[in-house]
Amino acid sequence: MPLWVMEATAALETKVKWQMGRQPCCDKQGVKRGPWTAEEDNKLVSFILTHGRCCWRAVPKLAGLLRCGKSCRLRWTNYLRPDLKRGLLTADEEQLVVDLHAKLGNRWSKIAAKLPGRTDNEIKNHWNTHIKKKLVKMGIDPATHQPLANTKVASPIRTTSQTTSAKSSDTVNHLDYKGLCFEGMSMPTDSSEQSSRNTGGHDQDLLANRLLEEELLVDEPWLSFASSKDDEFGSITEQLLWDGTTDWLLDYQDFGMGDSSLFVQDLAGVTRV
DNA sequence: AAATTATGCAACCGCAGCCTA
DNA sequence: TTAGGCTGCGGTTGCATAATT
Repeated sequence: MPLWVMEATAALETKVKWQMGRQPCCDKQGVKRGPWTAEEDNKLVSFILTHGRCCWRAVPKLAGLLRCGKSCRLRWTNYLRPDLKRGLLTADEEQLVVDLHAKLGNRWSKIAAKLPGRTDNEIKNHWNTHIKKKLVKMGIDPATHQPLANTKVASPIRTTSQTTSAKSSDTVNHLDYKGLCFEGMSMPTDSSEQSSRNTGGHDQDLLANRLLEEELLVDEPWLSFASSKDDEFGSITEQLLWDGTTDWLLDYQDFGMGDSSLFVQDLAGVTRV
């Protein structure tokens, strides 16, 4: 057998062995799926608060979880992070989401980055289940933010800002709905109220633009760790937060309740010291 | 009260982009 | 330069609960 064939064969065998020995990202066998239990949450939180975020792939093994790394990351990001806000989006947040969506489209992570304490998944779900319907009701196409064809808008609350947006040279013809009221929001008929609301909407638009123009400067590692690639968070939480138990978190979050913003604020204060 | 339908949310899947060797 | 691994993103699914018949 020619030497080159032997060498090629050996190289191939090595590669095959290596590939065979490589663990797939998510080994379907022996990996638990579905809803997380409190015990699993506890393990994950304990691990991350103790060691910080490292490579997600290693987390399940090190934390003693029968989950894939992806699942752990998702659980932490969307549910266990202590800086998460709980509850429905506020009217202001909704408006901001709509504004940002008009500019960014379905880039939920980008939108979420502008709403501290909210996750992309949460915003995406809220958009699909609530905001979309509201916009359709108003006669606005949620995809294009343009008036729906052959649709009579329930309340023609076009505003001055629409005129402004009409002049916009954006590739997306942005329909401004600052004057449109979401359900649960008051619908003033008085022109002065109308204009004041428009002003508020304009401010909101300015805010959205401002947020888009310059990245939100978040000095608090606690708020920025989610998008950070370093492990600053880990050491910080270890030093400042970890007291050997996750009871505080379990109690605090009550796994569905509680206002974590207060916590973040408190923590932010602590980290500034 | 039971069955059916609608709704909302948590979780999963597959892909793309970035990083590294 | 390129191939492989890892992470994050966006779309989709499935389940639990609420509402309706």
